[in-house]
Amino acid sequence: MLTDRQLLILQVIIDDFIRSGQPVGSRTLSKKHQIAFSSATIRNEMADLEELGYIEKTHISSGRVPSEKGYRYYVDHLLPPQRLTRADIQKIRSVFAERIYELEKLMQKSAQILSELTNYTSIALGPTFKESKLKRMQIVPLNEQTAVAIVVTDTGHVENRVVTIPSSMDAGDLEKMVNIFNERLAGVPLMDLKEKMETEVADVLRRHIRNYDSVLNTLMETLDAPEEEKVFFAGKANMLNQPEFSDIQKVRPLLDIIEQEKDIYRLLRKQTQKGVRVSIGHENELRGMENCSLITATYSVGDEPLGAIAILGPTRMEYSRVITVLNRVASDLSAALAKWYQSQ
Amino acid sequence: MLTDRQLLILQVIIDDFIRSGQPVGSRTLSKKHQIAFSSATIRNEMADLEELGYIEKTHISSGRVPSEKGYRYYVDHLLPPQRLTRADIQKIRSVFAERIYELEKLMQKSAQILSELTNYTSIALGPTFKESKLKRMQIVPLNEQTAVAIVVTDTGHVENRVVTIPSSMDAGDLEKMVNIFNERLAGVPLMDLKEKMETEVADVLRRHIRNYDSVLNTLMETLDAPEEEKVFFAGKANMLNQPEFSDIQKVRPLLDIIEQEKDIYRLLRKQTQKGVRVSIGHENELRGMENCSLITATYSVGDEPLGAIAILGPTRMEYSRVITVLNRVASDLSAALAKWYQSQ
DNA sequence: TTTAGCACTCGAATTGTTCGAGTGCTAACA
DNA sequence: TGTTAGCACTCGAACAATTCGAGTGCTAAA
Repeated sequence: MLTDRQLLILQVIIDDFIRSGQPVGSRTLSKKHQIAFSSATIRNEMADLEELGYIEKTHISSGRVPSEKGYRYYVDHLLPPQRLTRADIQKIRSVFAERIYELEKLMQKSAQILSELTNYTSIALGPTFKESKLKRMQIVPLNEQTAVAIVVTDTGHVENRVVTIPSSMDAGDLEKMVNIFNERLAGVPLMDLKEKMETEVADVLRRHIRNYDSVLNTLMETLDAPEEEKVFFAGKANMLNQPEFSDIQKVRPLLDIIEQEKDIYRLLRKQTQKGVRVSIGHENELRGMENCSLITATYSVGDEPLGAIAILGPTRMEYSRVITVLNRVASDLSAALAKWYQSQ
Repeated sequence: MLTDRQLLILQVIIDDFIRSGQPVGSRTLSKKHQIAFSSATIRNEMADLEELGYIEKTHISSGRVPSEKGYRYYVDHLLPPQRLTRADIQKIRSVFAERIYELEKLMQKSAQILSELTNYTSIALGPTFKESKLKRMQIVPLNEQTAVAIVVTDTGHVENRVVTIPSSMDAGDLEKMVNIFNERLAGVPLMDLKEKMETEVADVLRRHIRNYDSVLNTLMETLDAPEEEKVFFAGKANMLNQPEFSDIQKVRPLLDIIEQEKDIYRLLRKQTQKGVRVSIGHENELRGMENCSLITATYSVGDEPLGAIAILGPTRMEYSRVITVLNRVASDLSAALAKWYQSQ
């Protein structure tokens, strides 16, 4: 177990390193007003802390930098309290103050304010469409073989896909089918749609429409294909601000991950338990993120977490500030969404 | 006017520099099999070429690099013929071979193949929506105040926006309105929609629907707001492959431009005359693109150029190959689109 | 007109040096 | 027994000096 003095020293080392990016030496530390011991004493303590794995040297006679274990301890136990300035709070509030019509815009704005306030790369994931309920389905024929299938959800989101239509089916059949769908399936959550289609309407439709099954299959496919939910990024290039990534070789794999979007998307989608989560360095499974930390926060309406917002930065990240900002944005976003859902 | 020998030397210098990225010296040149003169002769010619502004030194005793004027001359007059390999042609063809349902996917794939074949950043702009015609309009009420307005075009593209509805208007009115719209306006190009709405249907609607004008305004706005057409990028991070951008300071503004997307979008939209266009270094108006060249090509159906595809790379770009690839992709894309439109 | 030759220039790479910030260890001190 | 002063040592960063090679321009001879 660490002594109080060791904790103090660990905290000051990490705080200082996060601020400066430079290895922290014993003399530097001894000059800090929070610390009353001589550099020699500190050296002894640092040697112990190093032995325990909380800090590391970059070379034999260098100052110390936090190890991942050190960051982990810091994040779990030593985070200095952080308050947002009035101006910051105001900025966040103003983002959610305007009446929003589209969910996408809202998420985009959330990402923007996050990266603006932190100078890191931010990511925002919208609520799963599967959560939302069918408002209306519509099929618009384009020509003999193809049509656009449109699904409108109660959140105002519109999904659409081009589908092929079996030649045996005519416009009247299509219309009938759509009508039946809308009568019977309105209000069903998208995630249950496939099942309900089978149990609730299949029989009726088989009775009314020739060749129903072949259309059903196409439609099922359409609805089943994991609707590509959008991930919203902001400040992608902010990664380049960090001195630890001044070397192109080191940012390259990172920018690739970011550009690809899919890996990050999966990572965020996994985050389902409420609250803030911090992944430090190698705790991230993705290769290329060894020098990064990812901090995610969920937002929710009621009890159910709906989606996540996140900040990606170097392991030497301003954890305290980032977590505070994330919490604030998440709660304002939750509130905005609650209002939004209420109005639906 | 340049002599034949000067042209030869200029061409070989640029070819070599594009390949190697290193300043080209007289001795290196004299060893090339295409060149039969001594290094001293070449030095004299190079001095002349420099005086004329086609090449430059990086420092007083260095080899020569092409100036922008040099590149311009090269692109206009000296491009070595370039043939694609069977494999490349095959790759391109296979992209357009599959049946495509969505225009967006097609453009995304075009961008992908471009960056894959060139290792530069590629950009693809879809056909303007304004070109396409109204297939169907739909308004789906979400609650008392809001509804989703959906516009389906003949190309299968779906535009949607959330709109507010005046409280005086009820569901019946809405339906009536939509029906009238669809009856009278189907087939009208989106760009003419606003005008036609005024001339063709306003009277009828005013007769049938209370408060028509206030809805009209909302709708007008919706349709008028420059529908954000998507630009498709691929290989954004390829910019970092180029040795001239190994310095973070130099890529940063460039990545900002790319991330922003809007400036590039405008740039490409401007490109309306058919064919390939090359903008070298400072010929690009955007700040941050001084060390880049942008090569754009239009694709068309019939005579009308519909959109553009482009490659962004360093001024030291493989012009010949890039132009060849762009031409090929543009023509295959044009063909694919022709088929597509025909089937509509 | 072309070319060989020569003096000269400059950047890149290598080497040596210094400086400062850091360390660990030991011995003295409260 | 815990703390501290002192000392020898280490290493990286910064800087200057040196060398090397690839390049140039100019001149004179072929």
